[in-house]
Amino acid sequence: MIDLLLADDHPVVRAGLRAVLELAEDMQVQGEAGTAAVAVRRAGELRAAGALDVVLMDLQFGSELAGIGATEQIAALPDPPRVLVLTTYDTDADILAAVEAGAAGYLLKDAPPEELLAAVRTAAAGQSALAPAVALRLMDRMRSPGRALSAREIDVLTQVAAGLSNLQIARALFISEATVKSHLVHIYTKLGVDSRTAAAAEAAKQGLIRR
Amino acid sequence: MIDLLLADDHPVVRAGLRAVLELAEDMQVQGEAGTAAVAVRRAGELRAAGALDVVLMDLQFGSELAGIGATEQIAALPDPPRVLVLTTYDTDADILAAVEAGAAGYLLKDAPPEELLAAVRTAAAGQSALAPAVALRLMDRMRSPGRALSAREIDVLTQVAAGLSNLQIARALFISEATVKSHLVHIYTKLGVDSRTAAAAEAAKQGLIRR
DNA sequence: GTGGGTATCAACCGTTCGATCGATGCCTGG
DNA sequence: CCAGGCATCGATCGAACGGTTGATACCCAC
Repeated sequence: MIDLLLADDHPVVRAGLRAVLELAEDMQVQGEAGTAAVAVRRAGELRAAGALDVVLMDLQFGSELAGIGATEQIAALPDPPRVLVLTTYDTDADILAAVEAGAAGYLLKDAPPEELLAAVRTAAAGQSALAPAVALRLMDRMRSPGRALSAREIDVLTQVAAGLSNLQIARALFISEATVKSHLVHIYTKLGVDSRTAAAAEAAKQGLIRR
Repeated sequence: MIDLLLADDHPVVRAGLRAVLELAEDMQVQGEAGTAAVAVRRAGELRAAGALDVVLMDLQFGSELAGIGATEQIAALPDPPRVLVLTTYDTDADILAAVEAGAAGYLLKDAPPEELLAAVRTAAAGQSALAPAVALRLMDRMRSPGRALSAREIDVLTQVAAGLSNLQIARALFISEATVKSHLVHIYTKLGVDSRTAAAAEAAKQGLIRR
């Protein structure tokens, strides 16, 4: 029997997950959480009681991205349960962040029930469960190494997308304006664009930055 | 008895809606649709058979915004059912588009079940059902008339957010570059920003433009 | 009919941006 | 150890952008 915890701020989605999962004979929903903080606490309690194998974690709580933090905290528990990230969009930034946070899998909310069940069983067995679309995206990322933006470049790009000027970015990141421009040149070549707004648009399209 | 049709591309969400709605004694889910096209067809069939009062319509189908079009088509049916739009985000552009398309109400997916049930009953009774957060947003919009962007300004702003230069925008909209700049000045003052990227960021934040 | 909002265009000017040359120091991997 | 990627900084220059002023024309409302 696989014991589950549902963490999602949408009551309707929780009800849907419960309905889908409890149709399976080998699964049992032990609890629900509507906020990231509650999810972390309930995960600790249930795991300590030996009644938790897999956490289904939404990335978006409210308009926040608290799911990443909650995933990290749960993964840091002693003898942690497996965390299966469940989200609406398959953006690069989200996927990488989730994997880094210790997620055992990454599912899209539009996945058919069979896929969901299969992923839960895979995660419960201690293996990685990536949705096909997500796996493809990761492969693409690995295959084109030169085009990957560095962490610092992401920093700069995020500020650009927020509408800051080069000087403002320089001050925000405690570097020189010349360095900002230098990063931007690299960003433009990597993204194949030639202006800051086009870079911001491309970044939003590819999900490279956190909104 | 209120007869319902669920239109959402997420199987899990459909299951959740069904679970929540069928707990109410006075509601009955007559059908589901996983695509916008199916939703329109099923709505016509069920309505002709007298077995449909309210359609719960998601705005996002896949990554498309086909829900708006489906809402229009259903509202154009002879003796149409009421359409209740159900979406994840409360952006201005989406709300206005939904209302213009003939939606009887606009709900957020994180709404508690009671709110959902109340909205369905309100819509079935032929009245408008707006979520509190959505209603607030509409009020704000009405209250600040001078700051509303004109249709043409939205056109220009959309191109800016797509990363085009002033000259490119001028050619795309068949106007002079001087006109583009003129529009931009107005946009900046209305949005309270002072650069094209900041305007694009603000537009995305306020949901003024369609992605 | 006159005022106000919108759309269109033009010329000017200062600032910012993008591109291109540099340079240094750090770290990692072969 | 050294080649290569990354991060940092500086200088230059032309192009693009942003702000201002001013103009015409349309339409709607008062």
